Amino acid sequence: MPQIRLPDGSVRGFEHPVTVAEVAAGIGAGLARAALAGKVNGKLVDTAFRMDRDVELAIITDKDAEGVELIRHSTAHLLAYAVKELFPDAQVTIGPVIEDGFYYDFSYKRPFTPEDLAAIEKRMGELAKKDIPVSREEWDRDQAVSFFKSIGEHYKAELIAAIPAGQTISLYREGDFVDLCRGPHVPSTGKLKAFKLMKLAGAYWRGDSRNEMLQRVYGTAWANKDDLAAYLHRLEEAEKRDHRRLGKQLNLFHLQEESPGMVFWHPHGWVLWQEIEQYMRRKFIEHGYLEVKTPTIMDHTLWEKSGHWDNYRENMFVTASENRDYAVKPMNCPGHIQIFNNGLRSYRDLPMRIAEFGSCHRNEPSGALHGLMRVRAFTQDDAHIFCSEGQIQSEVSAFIQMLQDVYADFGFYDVLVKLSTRPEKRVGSDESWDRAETDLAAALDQNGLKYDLQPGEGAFYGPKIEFTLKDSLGRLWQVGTIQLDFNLPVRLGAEFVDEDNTRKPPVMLHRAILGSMERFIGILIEHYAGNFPTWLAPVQVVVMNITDAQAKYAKEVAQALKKQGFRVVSDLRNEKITYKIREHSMQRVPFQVVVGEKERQENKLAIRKRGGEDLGQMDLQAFVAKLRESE
RNA sequence: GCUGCAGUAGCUCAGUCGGUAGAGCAACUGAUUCGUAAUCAGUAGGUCGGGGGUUCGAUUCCUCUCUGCAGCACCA
Repeated sequence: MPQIRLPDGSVRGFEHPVTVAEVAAGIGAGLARAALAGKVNGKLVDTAFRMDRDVELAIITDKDAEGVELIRHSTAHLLAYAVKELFPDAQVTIGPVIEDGFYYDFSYKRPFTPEDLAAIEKRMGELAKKDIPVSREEWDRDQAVSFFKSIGEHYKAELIAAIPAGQTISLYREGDFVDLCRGPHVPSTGKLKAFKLMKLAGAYWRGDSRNEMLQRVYGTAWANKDDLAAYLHRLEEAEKRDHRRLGKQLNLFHLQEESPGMVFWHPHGWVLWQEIEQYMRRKFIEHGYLEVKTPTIMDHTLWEKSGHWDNYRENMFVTASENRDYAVKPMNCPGHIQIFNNGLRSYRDLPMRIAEFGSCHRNEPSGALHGLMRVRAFTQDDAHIFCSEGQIQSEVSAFIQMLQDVYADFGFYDVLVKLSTRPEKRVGSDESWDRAETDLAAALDQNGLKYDLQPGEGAFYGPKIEFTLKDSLGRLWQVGTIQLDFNLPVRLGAEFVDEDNTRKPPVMLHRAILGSMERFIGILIEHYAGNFPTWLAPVQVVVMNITDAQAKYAKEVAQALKKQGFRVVSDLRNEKITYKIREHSMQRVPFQVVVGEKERQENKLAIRKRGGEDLGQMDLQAFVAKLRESE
């Protein structure tokens, strides 16, 4: 006699065990149709799940986030079903839900083609239309293993064999297709109404590059066609602000075959870079950093001492001259230690903060390169703080404040924080790890930052904090970091004389706020969709005349603005003003100044703001004030 | 690095079932002097990513290679 309590608090009594579907039907025909699953005492179950005792039940529909996830999961199975129908000798492996969709990996004798993809999607549509029931079965593990072996599904058999023996496992059957799955699933394929296969790709079995490469099919699925359309529209919008596309359109930079993964910065892109670099330089000075410059190429023995030669040899560019082997620096820290070591250091010199816009090269695998986001030549806003153990917390805390300041100035207010602690393989005593981890956590607490703990994810030389930005499209970018290092100073012989006149190695903090300048600029381009705030805009003002009669006045205005330190161009071409405005609008110039006969006579400017807002007429002084305030 | 796809004018792209290529925009020239997102006309522009092969003939077919794109693996 189960008593079923629903989310609204009402209780329904039944004389006999009852399924989720029956409860839904008892409430209403509409709900019965909409029901995708149930949540019994907080656990998701199929609509066919039978309740024989008192429970709390929520009916899950596509209005629930969990319902949409269920749809995605079931659509992944529908995909596998369709593939098995069209390619019976393909083997299924796994098909999880991912953000906005799902994928399914298959083993097949040849890669799928785009035509295959279209055929699979078509078949999925047909199978969905047939509204085939999806049912759950419970099997003994060993029976399931032999069953999947018997139908030639060796990957599935391997997956099931990994489940502890004797355990009951669940299979889901829809039509002729049977798949191992924890479930739950939608009750029938007809519930899957809005999906689309997105792309094909290779993916390694169990994510290991030594294993066979499987055929992965990506898809997306939604509660309804409108949501699907909205999602596809979102993708288009994201594509429009792709930094590679905008980099071309706004003439910021280019890449070319002869130097893969290395950037040719054009004048406008270089303005962005310089503004950012100068800004960071001011921040460094403000926070007591000393800027340096260290060599790009150093003898390989130095990299042997630092340990990089052993670990990263493959990813370092090398060069030779007169029987000496050199490496192009992949990071700045060894160089900074050379500066620290150049002279006897006292505890009174600590903390010593050494900063460099360090240009580094890493020979990244070709397949990893991606516009500005992953390059082989990059420049970091890098710095190393040499300090005593007792100074760790205050240094980290000061860094966090600097970092938050900087992010806010670039329009990022949402920052996620992760603290990674000692991994199994590590150097240094447990006491210093205890101390270091406590100090990092304390510095975060001191600044009122919430953070995720990632146990075991620290570097072998010390724990670290990572900072991730959320951009205007909600995408995440890990940029800033601060890492404790007990190892490298020892390896490279750094020491200081302490109060007690003994020599000790300093603790080294590796830290960056923007990370790679290249990547950060890429992120900014996408974050702002090319509409840079005035202080960053490559061209801040364009002055245009209506006819030749105002050419002289327009030039004077442009010159006057330049004298005030603004980046100004004049456009005196014999073109219609609408034509000029269109061009400069597409170039995202923040302020367009129109001077016609009226303005010339009254000694005024007509200002049009980016986005089309008309700020009306004003004199030069008022406009300069406006510009200053918009910076 | 792996799998798949792609590479044609400065940009976006069309095209050639093998007979050495075309559009729009941009550029250049001329006309137009026109007040808030495209004035008109004309001109010029390409060893069809690179090497090799098949062929009377290759941008097209084959092959190697480079680069890019998507994903996987990698990211000190």
